[in-house]
Amino acid sequence: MPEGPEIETIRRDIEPLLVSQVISKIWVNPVFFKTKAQITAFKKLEGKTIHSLGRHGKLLWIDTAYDQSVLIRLGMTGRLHVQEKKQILEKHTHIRIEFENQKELRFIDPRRFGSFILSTHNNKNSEIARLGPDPFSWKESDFKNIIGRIQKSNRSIKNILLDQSIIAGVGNIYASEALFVAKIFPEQKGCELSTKKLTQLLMASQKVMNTALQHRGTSFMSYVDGWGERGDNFSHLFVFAKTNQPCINCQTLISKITQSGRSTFYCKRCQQSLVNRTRNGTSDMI
DNA sequence: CCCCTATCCTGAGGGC
DNA sequence: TGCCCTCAGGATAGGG
Repeated sequence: MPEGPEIETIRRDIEPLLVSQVISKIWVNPVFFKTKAQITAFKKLEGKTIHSLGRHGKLLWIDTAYDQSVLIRLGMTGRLHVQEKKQILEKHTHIRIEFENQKELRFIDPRRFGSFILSTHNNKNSEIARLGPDPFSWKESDFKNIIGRIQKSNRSIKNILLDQSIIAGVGNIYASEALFVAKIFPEQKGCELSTKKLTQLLMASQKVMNTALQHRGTSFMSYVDGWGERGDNFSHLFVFAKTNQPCINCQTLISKITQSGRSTFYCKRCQQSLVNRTRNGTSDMI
């Protein structure tokens, strides 16, 4: 469900409710876990105090004292809420982390594509190391490395944006949005794009994600924040889920295509391909 | 290696 | 009302 801005919204919502809380009991739904060892591992958390919450890309983690961290991926439909223990349980509640103050953190995930993993700090760091720079925290010195990797790739730029090992936190909504802002054709290959154009794309990614964070995320289908409220960013999108609606720049109707099984939305006039542009067969970088 | 496809799941919505 | 189909903010093993 969530991309970087949505995960960060949730992290900010729940962190003040969790820091310094003592975990009194862990409850898990066995259906959610593949092995019994994973379930029993969570018992180690009982009695531990929560130290802080962190995030990189779409990966969220809870650090406790000692060497235990919980790594959380929300997948397509995962949600996190801090509620009173006595509050009625929603269907598909898979994890409850109860605290001494009579509240509990609940993880709800109908499709079960999310994950909830107890790990050491070392293991957490190696998971973070698999991810590329995050637009909320990257430095300009990261750009050269990111752009170099993109220009080595034969894949479409849309698919590259979804690759978490290159840029962390961009998902299907903000990939389309960033390409629109940077005026890049989604099927253009990474190796066909100039450094100048890719710099614009990185800036555009940062811009659309910052806007989304300011509006507490995009509620397209099921996403809600840590309080169970929908985010306001849907009305600030340019192209995502706007098939056959006029482009804000040129009024051309927005197109929808499928790339690697996932929908991409773009303006075929504002985001023209290299092939369409150079009819003589020469391949100037755009 | 690199890249694409199928797959893991439930639920909402449309057509008939 | 129900049945069947498609689609959905993600990640990844495995095959070509």
